[in-house]
Amino acid sequence: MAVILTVDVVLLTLRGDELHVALFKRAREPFRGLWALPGGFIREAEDDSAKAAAARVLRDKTGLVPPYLEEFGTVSGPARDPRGWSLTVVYFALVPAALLDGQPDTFAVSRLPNLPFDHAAVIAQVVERVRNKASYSSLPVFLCDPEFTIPELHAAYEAVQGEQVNAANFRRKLEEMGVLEEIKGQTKVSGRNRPAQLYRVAKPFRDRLSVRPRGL
Amino acid sequence: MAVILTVDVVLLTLRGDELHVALFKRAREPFRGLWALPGGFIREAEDDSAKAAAARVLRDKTGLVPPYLEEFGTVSGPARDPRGWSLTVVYFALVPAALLDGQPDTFAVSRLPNLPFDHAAVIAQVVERVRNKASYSSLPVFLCDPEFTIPELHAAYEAVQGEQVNAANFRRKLEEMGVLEEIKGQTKVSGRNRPAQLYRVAKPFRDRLSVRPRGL
DNA sequence: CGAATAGTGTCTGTTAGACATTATCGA
DNA sequence: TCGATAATGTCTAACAGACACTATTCG
Repeated sequence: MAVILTVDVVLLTLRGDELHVALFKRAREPFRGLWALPGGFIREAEDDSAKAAAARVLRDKTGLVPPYLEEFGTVSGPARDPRGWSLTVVYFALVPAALLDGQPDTFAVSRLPNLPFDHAAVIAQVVERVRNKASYSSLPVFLCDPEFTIPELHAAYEAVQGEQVNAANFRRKLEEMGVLEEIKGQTKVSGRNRPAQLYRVAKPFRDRLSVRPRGL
Repeated sequence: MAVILTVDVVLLTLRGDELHVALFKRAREPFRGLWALPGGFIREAEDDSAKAAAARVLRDKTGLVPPYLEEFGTVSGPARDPRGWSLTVVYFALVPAALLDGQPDTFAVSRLPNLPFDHAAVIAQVVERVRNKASYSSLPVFLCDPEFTIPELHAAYEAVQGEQVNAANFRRKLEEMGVLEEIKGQTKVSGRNRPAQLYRVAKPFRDRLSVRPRGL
């Protein structure tokens, strides 16, 4: 019997101030009816790569092309799938909550339902990776809308890290990095206070993840 | 037809002051006779995971159990293997040159022969990853013997990085990290000069890669 | 004007990195 | 004692992080 070869996607987004993961009710056996990561078999006829398969799965289930999709790694073994020896390539995607618009059900990563296979462990590892990577890169911008304020981005960082980050230093650091581009004249109100300047990611950094040499 | 599922291993070691990769002449088609990365199919009956398959491949071809073996990622697609749609899980291993003892043929990563599949690109990416990772972790200790001097480790760092690192600061940094354990009374001569103190990796860090918060 | 959040300026302890100096060996 | 490399000590500029302060909006 051949190895079962699949891709799974950990789709992360921000709701409130906590990281959420998108889960879907399984339509088929095994584990029909359980919440699980979106995933599926690689289709040789359609997919040009495992990553393309992950993008297709996501498109089919959510209708969106994720702005950020990265391979996490593989999980494999004889016992993780009741159907036999399996290998799954795990991807993670980061999307602004606005893009999802309530389509898939999402769960706070700290309060997950019972999950089949090794999905719980996979999610935990992906979250840890994202946390680590966020601390030395501008990864969390992918959790924000294309146009965002610094306080919004700051909140995204804190949500990902799970700890507070000094707002003043955060702002200064960003400016030094030069990844942000001010949208002149555009501000965003959020209550009865001073509105915040809108920014976007500067051209040279679009689609390219800026990784800083060190520190936060 | 099913997807071709294999593992490949980029085995890196230090010869002289340059990173070398182990290559083997392919015994079978396709590309019989060409130098290529060691690799092979996953055997469902034998292997408990893809990583176990990589370790088995390495053991069969070199007789050694690599002290450091890490997943790099996957490469996949319809065109990279003439036999059909394929997915390869790539691993990289770091071993001290003394362990190899001339068994496999090794090539400086900057002067590789013609390679089949996408092996050339894979090696280039792995080397880049190792370089990056070395700069914020103690990865290069796996390129040294179990007992080593600080100058030896320093040379390993410089070889991996491809650039000079100040020896005095390197030493101080290591001591701050506390990953090294002095082997009291043991020194190693290397010419007509002051012998160097021998060290090993301290117990709490054995098998565990120390990743520093930042800097070199 | 007051409440609230956006944004700026300043200070300080830490540290990476440069460099000078001392130590210890073989020949 | 000389040549060479190991190991230690010192200085400085850069910077992360803490925190005080100013700016701008709404109600």
